[in-house]
Amino acid sequence: MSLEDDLLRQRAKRTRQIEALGFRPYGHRFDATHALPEVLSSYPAKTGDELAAEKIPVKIAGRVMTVRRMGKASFAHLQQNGGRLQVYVRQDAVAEADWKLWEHVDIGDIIGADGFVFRTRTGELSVHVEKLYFLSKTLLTMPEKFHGLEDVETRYRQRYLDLIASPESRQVFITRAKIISSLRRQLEAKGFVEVETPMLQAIYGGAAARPFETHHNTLDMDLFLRIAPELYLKRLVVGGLERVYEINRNFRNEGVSTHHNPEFTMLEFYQAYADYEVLMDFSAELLGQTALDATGSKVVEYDGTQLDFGNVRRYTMREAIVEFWEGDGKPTPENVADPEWLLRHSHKLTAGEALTDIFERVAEDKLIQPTIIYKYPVETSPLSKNSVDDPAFTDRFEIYAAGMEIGNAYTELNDPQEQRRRFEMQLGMRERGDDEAHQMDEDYIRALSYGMPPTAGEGIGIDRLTMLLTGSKSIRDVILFPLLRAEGEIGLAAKLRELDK
RNA sequence: GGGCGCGUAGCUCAAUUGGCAGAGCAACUGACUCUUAAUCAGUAGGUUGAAGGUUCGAUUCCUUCCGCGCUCACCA
Repeated sequence: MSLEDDLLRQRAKRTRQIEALGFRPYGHRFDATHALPEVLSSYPAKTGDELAAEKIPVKIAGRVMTVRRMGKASFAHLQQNGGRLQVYVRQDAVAEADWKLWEHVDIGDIIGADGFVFRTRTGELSVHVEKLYFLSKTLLTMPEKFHGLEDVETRYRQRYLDLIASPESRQVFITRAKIISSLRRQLEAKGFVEVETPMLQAIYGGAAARPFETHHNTLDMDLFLRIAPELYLKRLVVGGLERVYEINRNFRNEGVSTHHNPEFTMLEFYQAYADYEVLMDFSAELLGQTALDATGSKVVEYDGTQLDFGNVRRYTMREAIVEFWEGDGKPTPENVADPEWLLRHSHKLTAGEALTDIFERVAEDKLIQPTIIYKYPVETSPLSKNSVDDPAFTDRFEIYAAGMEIGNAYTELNDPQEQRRRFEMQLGMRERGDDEAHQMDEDYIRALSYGMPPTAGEGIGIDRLTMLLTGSKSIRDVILFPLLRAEGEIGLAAKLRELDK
């Protein structure tokens, strides 16, 4: 007999004892007067004497996190909504059945209480319990109270347990929600309309990535999970939704790392009649305000460095290579504009690909402070519009911080002939074995052929932005249920079946 | 996919050169009416991730597998 079986058996017995006392082990609706954080924040200025005189009644609920039993009196901490409030239960202050119930309460159970607010001798705001309710029984033990849940695998697999045991983990996801809500608020304020476009797509596109494949049975149709919503959102701009955005999941069938999860959340937005310079200004504003809304400051600490989202630097890709080059042979601005120099410093086949390659090697991981890099070579930007002053480049920028790419934006290509040529170029790359090259999307060409207003569009990686604003080193720490390999047999159902006999 | 590392009680962690698998928390029994990592006395709890191998003897050494982490490559 293992310990876990033993604990389960004890808890199952407790459940029956609680029933025998006339309580329901899994209770129903409970109308509290206060959530625990509200109790904690409502009376901080009141002294013990004032509270004793007023005897403020409250009805509260929460999960039992600690219990200190001293014979005929006990203290316990209840947890709810990230707050912990101490309750004081003494035998002579509650009914006999309530006291017996209290003796059967385990750490991890969810209970309710009527009582009044008071201060203990040490000054801690607490609730003096006068009546107890039982709301839910735990059959499994909580993580250790002092160290909490340290095992990262368990934290990812059993996020519910992590959220109970780790206030900092809870806070990450609260901040994530604030980030998304701030972005929505700002976009709405500028007249952007939120839409939802297909995640199941017969033709995928909008990014360079390998897709997940799936199949619809009754239509007998192969489908892909989208790698980006981009081409659908631009169809909507053609249709006259001149400012649209979508916040939702993309799926890319590629590597998993601390910066990559196979499903991840992107904000994409498109603004008709704008260009990438408009979006550069807007991005800087958007990031600063989001940081402020989510963390209370435009300056946040990440990995020991203060990142200032109130001051987003800007370099062209060429400038960034010159600026961040380390060691001998530092190039001049003329060098990085010289195709021969570029091809000498990269194994890539074209000057544009070489420039991107050199940029990634020289500058990318040095872009710690929030930075916009603009003017990307046309070869690596199949959906961006060429720069008027230099057709070898596109009006595109990316946003970097902490060495990570967090955003990508450009003036959209709206010439259907040019888009057709780019797709055909991509098809050529596909035939040469590039399985990340774009498919031909003829309906998208058709949409552009009806005329799309000049438009600028941008994508921001919500998971990575959340990493930056919460100080998280791994993308798995900002995704509630990151993709993991399948867990082995858990075996709990069999144990519960045994107890049910 | 490559390299490195980790996996011991429900949780957090020990275990000397290969020599009887341990502690704290949680649990159980008892004492205790202002404690807060409550305290005190006692009890119980282990397929050391799995399977093989070497050995008189394996948590420890070797092989394979499973899971996780870090890192490189690819990607956002």
